[in-house]
Amino acid sequence: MSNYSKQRESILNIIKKLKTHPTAEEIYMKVKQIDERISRSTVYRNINILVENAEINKISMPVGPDRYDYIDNKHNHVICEKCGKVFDFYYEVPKTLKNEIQRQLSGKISLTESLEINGICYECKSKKEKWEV
Amino acid sequence: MSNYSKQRESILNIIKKLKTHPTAEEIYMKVKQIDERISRSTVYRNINILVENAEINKISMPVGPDRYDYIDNKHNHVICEKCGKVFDFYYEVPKTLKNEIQRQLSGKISLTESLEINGICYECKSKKEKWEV
DNA sequence: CTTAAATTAGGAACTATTCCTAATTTTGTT
DNA sequence: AACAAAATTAGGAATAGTTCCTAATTTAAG
Repeated sequence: MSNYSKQRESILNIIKKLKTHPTAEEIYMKVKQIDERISRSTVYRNINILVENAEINKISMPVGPDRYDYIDNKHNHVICEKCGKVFDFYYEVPKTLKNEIQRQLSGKISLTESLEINGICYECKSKKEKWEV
Repeated sequence: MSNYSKQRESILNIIKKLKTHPTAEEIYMKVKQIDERISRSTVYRNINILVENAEINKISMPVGPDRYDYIDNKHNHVICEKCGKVFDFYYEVPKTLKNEIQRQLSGKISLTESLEINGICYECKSKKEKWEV
């Protein structure tokens, strides 16, 4: 746990506190307020280590940089296809869905529980309605 | 439909033919075999237009460049978190899941049917088992 | 045909991320 | 505590993927 460097500790703590799915850059700016000497590459490197160690989640975005998420209670994401905004929702992936995937893809891939569904947020939707007139 | 430029037609046809979730670069290389004068920026620009027009899907990857997918029959994706390999599966998103998301996030976002579930493919899994010993 | 609008090729610019190197910090051993 | 080995750092250069810019060309409309 705590045989982590000071820098890695700070980075993990920031991500734990933020409930906003921050980008690497946002994390960097926040950590800088605590340790102004930290370098961007240290932040990126440690974020990757934390993902590798499954302490945080990476969320790949349809637009803009990746976002990160502390893994506490299991939750899933709905992501806006246009602007990339992320919404959390809480729901156990149904067994029937898991079974069906297993049936179709057995021997190829095994699931890791985390579910992402695409949508269009109402902000982007109302923008589009204006354009399309 | 066909008040598209010659270049855009070629790009769409290539994506239709390929069942491999190609990257922009892969599409560019294929189109080049037909029209060797086409430029990379034309390929990128038209891919974005086709996504905007909902003729193709963009798949954001956990690793490496985005991939694209012709929208014929509805299908969803399971994506390897480590290497980004994409597997198709066919399944209607259950109504209970849709309803639950609607209940939790109503007024914020509306779904667009396309579902992405993360996993770890067996190739990456067997690699990891070797490391972890 | 002529003019306007859209699209192109080609390359520069940009954004996000990784890689490199020498210096510093941490860990383990005695 | 003193030392060597291993891990990590800061800082910046390099890379990958994508978008943007411009002048030239193509297509569409009157």
